[in-house]
Amino acid sequence: MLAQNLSTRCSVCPTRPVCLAKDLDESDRGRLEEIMDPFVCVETRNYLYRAGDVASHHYHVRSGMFKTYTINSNGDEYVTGFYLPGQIIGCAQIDGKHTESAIALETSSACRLLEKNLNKLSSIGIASTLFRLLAEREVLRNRHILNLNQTRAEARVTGFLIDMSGRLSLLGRCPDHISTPMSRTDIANYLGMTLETLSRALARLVKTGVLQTTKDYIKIKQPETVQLLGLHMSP
Amino acid sequence: MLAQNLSTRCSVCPTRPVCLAKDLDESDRGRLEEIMDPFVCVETRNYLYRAGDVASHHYHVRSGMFKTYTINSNGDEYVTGFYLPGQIIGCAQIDGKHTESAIALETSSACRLLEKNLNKLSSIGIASTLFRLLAEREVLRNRHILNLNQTRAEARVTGFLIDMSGRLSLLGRCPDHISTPMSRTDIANYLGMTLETLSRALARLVKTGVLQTTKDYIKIKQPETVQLLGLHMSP
DNA sequence: CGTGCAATTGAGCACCCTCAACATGAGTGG
DNA sequence: CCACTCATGTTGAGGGTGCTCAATTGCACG
Repeated sequence: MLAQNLSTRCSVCPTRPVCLAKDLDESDRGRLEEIMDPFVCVETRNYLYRAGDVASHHYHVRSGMFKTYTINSNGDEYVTGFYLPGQIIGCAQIDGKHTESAIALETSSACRLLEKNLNKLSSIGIASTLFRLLAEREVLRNRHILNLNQTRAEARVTGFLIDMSGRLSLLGRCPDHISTPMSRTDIANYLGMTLETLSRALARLVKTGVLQTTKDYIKIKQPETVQLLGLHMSP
Repeated sequence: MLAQNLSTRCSVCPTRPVCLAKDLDESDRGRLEEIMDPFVCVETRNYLYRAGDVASHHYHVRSGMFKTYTINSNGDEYVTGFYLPGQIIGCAQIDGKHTESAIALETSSACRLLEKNLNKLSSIGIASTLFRLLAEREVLRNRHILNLNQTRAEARVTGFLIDMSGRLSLLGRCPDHISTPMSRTDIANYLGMTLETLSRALARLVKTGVLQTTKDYIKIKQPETVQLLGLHMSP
């Protein structure tokens, strides 16, 4: 792992508004910093953890974007998620070992919580906050499942865009500008379709003026149309 | 809610081998019983909780089977899971409210853990056990997502059977006998396909001698073939 | 400027979805 | 107990959508 260690300094963290530590006062934040291990920086295409690794930590994304995936015995890759700041990853474990790998799609960082320190969280009344984050994560996963239940490619694509858009909003970033550091292949895989189908679906949406696309981002020009096409997404 | 309250008695619980309390000694189990609220019994077609309810508890399935689902603004139902003893449900929350409903498919029961008591779990060192259960849950959800990524109906069906089969094994029940208290419509919905497609897929698998089906159960006659068809399922 | 990978575009086919008719089974009331 | 009804599940025919395979273009890198 090419990650470098830095000190944990919640007070200067860019992710504070969506962080575990959000609601803590100064003193509890200090105690949280003691419980958490120093966060790690991970450069593009480097791993935060790999499938099979002993799961020593839970991770709290601090900046950048991570992709998680698994590989089955046939060698097929399955992209299981794209994660933005504020989200928890590393939960998917069996017998204390990670079942998926997490790779940085751009220069990223993540706070680390030692598995063994999980019990200590409640001393500062923050265990429930962690559960809240996990609950939100669960809801997002459910939405993704509903999205996959849709057969039409355009519905899945717009569903994906709505999902990303909503998460960007929470971060205070522009909801119309979906940056795509991942490849089209990754997105297609994540959405359970072939690369070609994704490409064609995007092409149609561009032709009708709903989207603008480049290699690096997807721009939503008609948010209402996107909402309409990804209909299942309504809560 | 037509649920009736009973006292919590871990010592006589049928679910002990897969329970949170599994590894606790006598005295800690006593303390757990104090932290947990009395379990509830839920009759067929009654609700454990409903979408929109204030999420006062997490639930730990004790017996029977629950189905969780959401309904979007169009009135479409989406089945999000089938849950067996030992599994945690009620995690999917936003702002402290359930985003899905949980209904009993047969006479069932569930232990209840007050949200407010989450922090107390660590006093008996059991918070990490809860995280382990949540981690396993996460892995199962991931597998389901991979299953949905498969386009062939038979692959999804066999993937579903492998999933159920594995969970039954963990409970010490026969892995070849999948009881189906849910309707075909529910299964099809859960697998992201139409009722007709499911029906045809099952018919083909019966015709080739892989399965036997009745309204109440699906019997796996050729486990190897099932494994083969649900190929993604390999870890 | 070439090389190699990623992404787009095209043609044909397989599979699933839609719509429809039919069969089965559970629940009800006579 | 039987007939009736309604819900659920099965089977059939036809059309649409995505997948497969293949060729082409676009883009980053050396």
